[in-house]
Amino acid sequence: MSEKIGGKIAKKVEAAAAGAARRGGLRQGKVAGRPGANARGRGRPGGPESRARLLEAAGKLFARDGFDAVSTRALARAAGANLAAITYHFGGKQGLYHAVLRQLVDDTEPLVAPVIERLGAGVKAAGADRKALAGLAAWFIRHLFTAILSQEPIRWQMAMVLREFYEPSEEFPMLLRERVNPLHDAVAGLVAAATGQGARAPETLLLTHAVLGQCMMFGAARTVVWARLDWDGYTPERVERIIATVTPAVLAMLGLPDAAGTKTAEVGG
Amino acid sequence: MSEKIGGKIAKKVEAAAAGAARRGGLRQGKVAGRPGANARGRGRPGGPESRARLLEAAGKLFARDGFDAVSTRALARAAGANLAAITYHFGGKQGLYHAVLRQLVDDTEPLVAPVIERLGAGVKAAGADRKALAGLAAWFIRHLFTAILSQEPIRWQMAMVLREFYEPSEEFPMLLRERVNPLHDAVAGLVAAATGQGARAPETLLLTHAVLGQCMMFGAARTVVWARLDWDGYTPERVERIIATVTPAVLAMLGLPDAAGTKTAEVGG
DNA sequence: ATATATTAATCAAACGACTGATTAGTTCCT
DNA sequence: AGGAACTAATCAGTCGTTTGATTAATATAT
Repeated sequence: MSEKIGGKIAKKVEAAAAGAARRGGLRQGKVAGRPGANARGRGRPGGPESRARLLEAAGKLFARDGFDAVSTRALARAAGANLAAITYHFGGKQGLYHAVLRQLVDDTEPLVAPVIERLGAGVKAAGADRKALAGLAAWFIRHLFTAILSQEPIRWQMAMVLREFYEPSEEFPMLLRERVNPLHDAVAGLVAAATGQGARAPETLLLTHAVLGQCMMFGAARTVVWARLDWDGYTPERVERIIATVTPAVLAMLGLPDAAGTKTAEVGG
Repeated sequence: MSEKIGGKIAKKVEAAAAGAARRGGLRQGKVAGRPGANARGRGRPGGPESRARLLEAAGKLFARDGFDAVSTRALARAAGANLAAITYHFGGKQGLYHAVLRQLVDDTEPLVAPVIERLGAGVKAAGADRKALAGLAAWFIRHLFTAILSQEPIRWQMAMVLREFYEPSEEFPMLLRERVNPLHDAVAGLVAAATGQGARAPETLLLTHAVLGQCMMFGAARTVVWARLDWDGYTPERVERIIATVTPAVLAMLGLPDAAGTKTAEVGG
């Protein structure tokens, strides 16, 4: 009944790793019988090959199963890399996890920066025009939902961040400093403009968390959403339905006029 | 592609099943007549002693660290029980996890049932009185926050449930059926009464999820809340502050009048 | 009431499989 | 040559589980 080789990770991961794993080998068997079933498995192919593959595979596995549930062997297999490559490139499993989060932050920079900038500029440009503020908020919510529920690469990244929120590791402070705080500050600016309170006031920060939190929960507790609505997953139409429901709610929370007429496109530049 | 709801735990929980595989013998010299420092640690003390302690310790450990991160040895040590007691009482680690969730559901029954009842009765009693609906909503939100952020025993239980939402195990359907659905239905009734839509309408269910989700996020992402507000934890005063901020926001979401005057006490009967 | 058998609960010790990490060695490029 | 990238094999330790023995409470027979 040891039907659980990999526990939850029992899924095969793409081929990659050549099947030529012949055992009983020899240490220095020189050429041996097989100079290399896989032509490019050995030696120096020319660049950090397995490093990049490890980073990519590790991101998805860590996001899906968590740090402890993923073994170094599963990581290496999924990446089509050798076990020792983890230590070689990252200093160990922990280092690989760190590198994944580090690259997550770097990769999402070009996506988050424009949003932050647009929020800041939009708030300033809106001034006392609450219709404009509403349009800005609606645009942001649509952007957020599309990113965390639909956009392919961001999905597992968001899962990883949520996991860090829930179960902070050593990397949490870095994540907070570089990703969470800037975005949170930007949204807090919008909230403050809407409510008339200070951008650093506790009420503003709490309301900001409430707004962001309710959106993120559609990702974090997606299983519940699917079960309640009898969905088998998110589709563009369903995400659109969520946006249509949540946007007016958030606008009401912020005391902004419903942006039904204010289409999201005409905000900012 | 099934998103693998039942992912990680896949095994039958069956105790006993003697293998009859005679393994290397051993010796264990009874030696001492040492009845053990623990006078009543041996034999049959009269009832399931370590069973109860294991359940209690396992709940907190599983909630805090997750299934994979907790070893059976850590569980036994925390409970002051022997390693074999896990297999004996629960059939294994998975069985213990199952039992923890099972008891969680049973233990929270007397807490959740009155809330559901009161929500149902309150909605019916309120009728078209939107002030009464607002008071009911405010009462529920206060109740929810107090429970998930302050009340001692519920804290780790909520953490456990959130973990199941995020990373469903085999027990997820049971949890959904027995705890989530009834509560969600009750709140959806309130939302439906407030918005005028059907209690089973997708918009109602989504809005219900948004309301509950934003509250839960103050528990799930508490580390972020604390970091943003420079808090070192939740205190009654701080929870009060959250309630004071979120309640008007939720009322606005539902299009209900602010219950500033309507104190929470005068709801229901 | 006493002796005996059964059952429930606990224990120390071990099992095999798996864990993350390390080593020694090979190949290729400069 | 020198080093970068890679590899198979191996290490010491931990994992969840199983084992046979031990102890106490109970049930039954005398």
